[in-house]
Amino acid sequence: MVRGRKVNSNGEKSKQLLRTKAIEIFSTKGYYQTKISDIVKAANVTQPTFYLYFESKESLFLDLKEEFQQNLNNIFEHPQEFRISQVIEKLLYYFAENPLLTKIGLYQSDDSFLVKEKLVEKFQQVLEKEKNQYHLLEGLDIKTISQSLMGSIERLTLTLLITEQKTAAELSEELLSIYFNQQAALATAK
Amino acid sequence: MVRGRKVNSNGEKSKQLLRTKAIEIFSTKGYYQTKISDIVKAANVTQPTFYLYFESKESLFLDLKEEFQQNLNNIFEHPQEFRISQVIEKLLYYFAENPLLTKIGLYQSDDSFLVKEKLVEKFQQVLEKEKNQYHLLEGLDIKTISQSLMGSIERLTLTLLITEQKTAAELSEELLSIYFNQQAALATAK
Amino acid sequence: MVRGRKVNSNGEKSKQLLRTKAIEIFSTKGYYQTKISDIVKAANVTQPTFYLYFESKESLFLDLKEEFQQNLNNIFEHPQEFRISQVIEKLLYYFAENPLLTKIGLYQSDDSFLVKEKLVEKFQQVLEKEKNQYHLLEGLDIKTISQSLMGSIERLTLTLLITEQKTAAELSEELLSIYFNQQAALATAK
Amino acid sequence: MVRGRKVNSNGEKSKQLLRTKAIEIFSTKGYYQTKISDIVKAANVTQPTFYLYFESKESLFLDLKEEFQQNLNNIFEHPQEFRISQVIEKLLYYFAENPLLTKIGLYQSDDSFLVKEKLVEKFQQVLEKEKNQYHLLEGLDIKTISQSLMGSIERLTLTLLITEQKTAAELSEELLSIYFNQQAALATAK
DNA sequence: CATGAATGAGTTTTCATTCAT
DNA sequence: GATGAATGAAAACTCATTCAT
Repeated sequence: MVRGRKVNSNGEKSKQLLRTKAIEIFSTKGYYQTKISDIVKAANVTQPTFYLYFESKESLFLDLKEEFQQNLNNIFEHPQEFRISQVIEKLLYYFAENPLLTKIGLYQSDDSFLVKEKLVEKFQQVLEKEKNQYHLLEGLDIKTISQSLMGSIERLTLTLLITEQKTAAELSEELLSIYFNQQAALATAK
Repeated sequence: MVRGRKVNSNGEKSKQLLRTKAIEIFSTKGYYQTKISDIVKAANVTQPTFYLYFESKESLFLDLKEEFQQNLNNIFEHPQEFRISQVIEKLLYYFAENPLLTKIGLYQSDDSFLVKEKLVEKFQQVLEKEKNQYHLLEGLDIKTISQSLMGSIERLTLTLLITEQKTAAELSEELLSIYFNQQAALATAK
Repeated sequence: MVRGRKVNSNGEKSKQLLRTKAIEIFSTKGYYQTKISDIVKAANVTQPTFYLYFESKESLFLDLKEEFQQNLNNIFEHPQEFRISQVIEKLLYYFAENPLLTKIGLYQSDDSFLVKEKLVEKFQQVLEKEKNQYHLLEGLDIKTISQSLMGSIERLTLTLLITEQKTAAELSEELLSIYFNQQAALATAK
Repeated sequence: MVRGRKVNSNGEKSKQLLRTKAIEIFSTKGYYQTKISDIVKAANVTQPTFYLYFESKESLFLDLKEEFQQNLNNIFEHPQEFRISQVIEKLLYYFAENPLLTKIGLYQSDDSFLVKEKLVEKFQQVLEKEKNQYHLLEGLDIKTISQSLMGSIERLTLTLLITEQKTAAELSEELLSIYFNQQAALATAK
C-alpha cells in the first residue's frame, strides 16, 4: 500500500503519457467507448492522476479535437491563395503526419462533420476560381465535386494513408488525376 | 399512468412505432449514445414495453444493421455482371430509399467498415473488367479509385442524397462524370 | 388476434391445470426461481388467466404449502396415541403419495423448518413414551434421536422415496431397523 | 454522503466486511433472496464499492461455495483410509468451525445436492469395508444407511451443531451410537 | 506528485401485476 | 372465460469523478 509520488516520477512526463495514450484509445474506440480506466491503465497510473492533469474526460477530448482543428486552420492561413492541388497536398501531408489526431478530428469527434463542411467550402472556393483550367469540370456541379472530393480524401486517408499503404504524395497525385487531370483522356483523344 | 392496457392500444402499432423511433435515434446518435429511455420516450411508452417487442437494445440494433446489409447483398445478387454505372446507381437508389437504415449501416454500425470494404472489392472487380473502356483510368491504381469512389459515395449520400438536395439519378450521373466520363473533356479537347 | 374465451375452454379445467403446473414447477425450482410466465407457459394460457384463478403468486404458493401442512396435521389427528413405527409409516406413505407437494412443503417453503420442528416434537413425545421398549435408546438424548430421525426421513424421502427407488414400506422398515431394532444386534449378542 | 475516500477507510477491511456480511446474508436468505443492496447496507457502503472488490454477486457466491467444497475435499484427502467414526467426526468438526459457510455449501448452493451425494458415496465406501464390524448393519441396505446418515448429519448440523446446542464431539458420539454402537443394547441384552 | 478508497447518477433488464377488449 | 398490451418497482452493474492520505 505504497502511496504518494513514485520514484523518478515527473509530472510533465505523466501528463504527456496520459495524453498519448488517450489519443491512441480515443482514435481507435471513439469518445464514448473510451473509458478513463482504459487510458490510465495504458499509462500505468491511477485514475486520480488523470484528473491531476486534465479537467475531465470531455475537456481532454475537446482539447484534442481543437488541436486538430487549429492545425488545420493554420495550414490555410497565410497565403490566401491556394490551388486545389496545394490544398489536397497540404491536407494529406498533415493527415499523414498526425494520423491519430486526424482519426479523432475527422472521424470520432461529434463535430467532425463541421470540419468537413468547412473543408468542402474551401474546396468550392478554390475550384470556383480554377474551374476554367480543368475541362473535366465543365458542366459539373462544383458543390458535388467538392463533397465528392472530401469523401475521397477522408476515405483514402483512413484506408490507404494512415495505414501507410500509400504516401501523401502518391495519393495527392492520384486524386488530382481522378478529379482534374485530363492528360490521359486528352492524349487519347488527340 | 396506470398499469395495464392502454385505450386503443395495439401491439403491432407499438412495435412499429418503437422500431421507427429506434431507427431515427440510432441513426442520429449511434448505438452507445442511444438509450432505451430515449427510444421509449419518443414512442411514449415505458421501458418494459420495449422488452415486450425486442429482446434487447443490442439485438434490435443488430437486426437493423443486418437488414441493411441483407438488402445490400440482395441488390447485387441476381445478374452477376454489372457495369460500374449500374453498381453506383443501384447503391444510390437503395440509400435514397432507406436513408435512416443507411445511416445506421454505413456510419453507425461497428462493422460498417466491413460493409464498405466489401463494396470497395466489388468496385475493384467491376472496374478491372471495364478498365479498357475508360481512358481516364489509364495509369491509375484501381484500388485507389475504388476506395476514392467509396468515399465519394458515402459522403454524397450523407450530405446531398439523404438530405434530399440531390436525387440518386443526379448523383449517379455526376459521379460517373467525375470518375469515368470523358465526354466533356474530350469534346473540349477536340 | 383472436381474443376471448377459447372453444371448449372451461374454468375449472384451466384452474386445475395451472395448479398442477405450478406444483410441478414450484417443487422443482422453488418459489423465487419460479416465474408466473413459467407456470402459464406450461399450462398454455396467458398471464391474466393466472390471476383469474389465483390472487397472486404468493397466495398460490401459500395455499399449496398450507395444503401440505394441513394434510400432515390430519394424519396425526384422530387417535392421539401413536407408536413411533406408525408415525414413520404414516409420514412416508403420505410423502410417497404426494411427492410434489411434499417437496414444496418440506424443502421449498420458507417455513418448512417449522414443519420439521413440529414433527421433531412429535417424535420426541412418542419416543418419550416408548423409550423403555427400545434398549438402543438407553443413554441417548431423545432430542438428538428425534432430530436425527427427522433428517433421515427427509433425506430418504427426497432421494429414495420420491424417486421411487424404494417404497414407503421398505423405508419404514429400514428406518425402524436403524433406529430401534435390536433384533440383529441382540441375536448376534446372545 | 460525499464522494471519495472515507476518513480512516481501508480497502482490505471493507472487502472483508463485505465478505462477512455477504456470508451472513447468503447463508440466511439464499442466493436469490440476497440483494447486493442488502449486503452493502449491512456493510455500510454503497453498491459500487461492492464491485470494487467482487466481480459480481454470482462470482462471490460461487467463490464461497467453492471454498466450502474445497475445504471439504481437503478433509478427506490425505490418508485414504478412514473409519466411519472418523468421517463423521471430521465432518462435524469442520461444519462446527464454519457454520455459515456450511449453511451456504450444504443448504443454499444450487449444487449442494451434489456435495451430499458425494458424501453419501464416501459413507457407502467406508461402510462397505467396515460392515462386518457392526452387527447392527446386518441385513440392512448400506445405501439406505448412508443416505439416512447424511440426512441425520445435515439436520443435526443445522439444528444442534450450528446453533451451538451440541458440540461436534457430542454429536459424533451420539450418531455413532444411533447407527453403529451396540454397547447399550448389548449391555442390556447380556 | 500520486495513490487508495469511495460514491452519485445513470443504464439495461426482469417480473409480478393490471387494464381494456 | 380469456387474451393482448402495458406498466411500477426493483435488480445488477458501470463509469466519471472526488475525497483523504
